Amino acid sequence: MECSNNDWDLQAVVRSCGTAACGSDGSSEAAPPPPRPEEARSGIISNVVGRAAAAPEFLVGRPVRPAAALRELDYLGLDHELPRAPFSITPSSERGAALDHEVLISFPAASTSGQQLMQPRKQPGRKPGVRTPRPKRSKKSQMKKVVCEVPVADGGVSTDLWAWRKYGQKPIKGSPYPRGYYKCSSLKACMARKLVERSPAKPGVLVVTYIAEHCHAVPTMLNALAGTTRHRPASPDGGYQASHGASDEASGRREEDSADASSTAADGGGAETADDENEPPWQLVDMAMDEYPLDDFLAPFDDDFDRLFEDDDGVLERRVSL
DNA sequence: CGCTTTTGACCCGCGC
DNA sequence: GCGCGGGTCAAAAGCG
Repeated sequence: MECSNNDWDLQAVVRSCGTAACGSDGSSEAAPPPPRPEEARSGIISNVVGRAAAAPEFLVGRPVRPAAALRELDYLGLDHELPRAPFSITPSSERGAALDHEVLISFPAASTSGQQLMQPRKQPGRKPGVRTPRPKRSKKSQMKKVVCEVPVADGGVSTDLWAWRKYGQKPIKGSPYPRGYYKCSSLKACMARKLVERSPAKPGVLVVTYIAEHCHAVPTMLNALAGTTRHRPASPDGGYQASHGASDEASGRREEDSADASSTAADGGGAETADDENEPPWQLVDMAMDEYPLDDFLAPFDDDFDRLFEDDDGVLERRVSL
């Protein structure tokens, strides 16, 4: 594929979702033909590589869902064309987070615009009166959490090796933006989840919260393509609803070298050892790497890696080679 | 056919 | 104890 190195992630997503809906700003150009599997795949790999380099432990190595990612951008009113930005990680406590297990990964905010419109739809949902016993909700407060703030620009671009399936969306009080709920679709038993929403305070920032960890290895490949690339009818109103996906998360980080990488590693990783900006959460990646055969998985894409590393001044190389 | 998205209903934790 | 709000479920619909 001919995507420039610089835009490896964005393009991967954009190109692969050519038909996916229009830009948030209504600039839906002539919808390009759907990407061929190989194309999408290639883009996916690039993404994977880039992000894995700096993603928090359970963000590492997830399958990129190009189309989904783009849709998410749309839904959040993101501008897919903006450049990426570096991010930083800080203890959630510093921002008033209620959880000890929380880590905030923030990216410099980017400009943005967000408008969304809901569109009427049929009435799905549970039938009244039909109830199914639900397992006790595990203590939310004890769930491991990693909060990532991603600039819209970087935006949902990100994706990971895991396959996510949206299972809900809710308007959040105090926020004009809805929050999307995703869970790992690779394994039913997997408790990994992520919440994606736009920060009401900073419209240019997406807040992605990862909850729990995957209890399985990275899926071999995009296990399920059916339905994932479905084109939503561009809603005449600007269609937010038609795209509401969530940004596939913030995994999209690879320029972790952001100036203020004052991170703290995270939670589970328990790595507060990150005493300085030189010790960002990459050890988390380390952990993930131990847990999943990422190397094997990525082996076939060495070329992409190489290119990527060149672009990143070797930073990524260092990270990934961990 | 298998999977995702959409979205109203239901459930439950938490604050008052 | 009550109500609010967030989180999850699951039917329906759509796509490859």
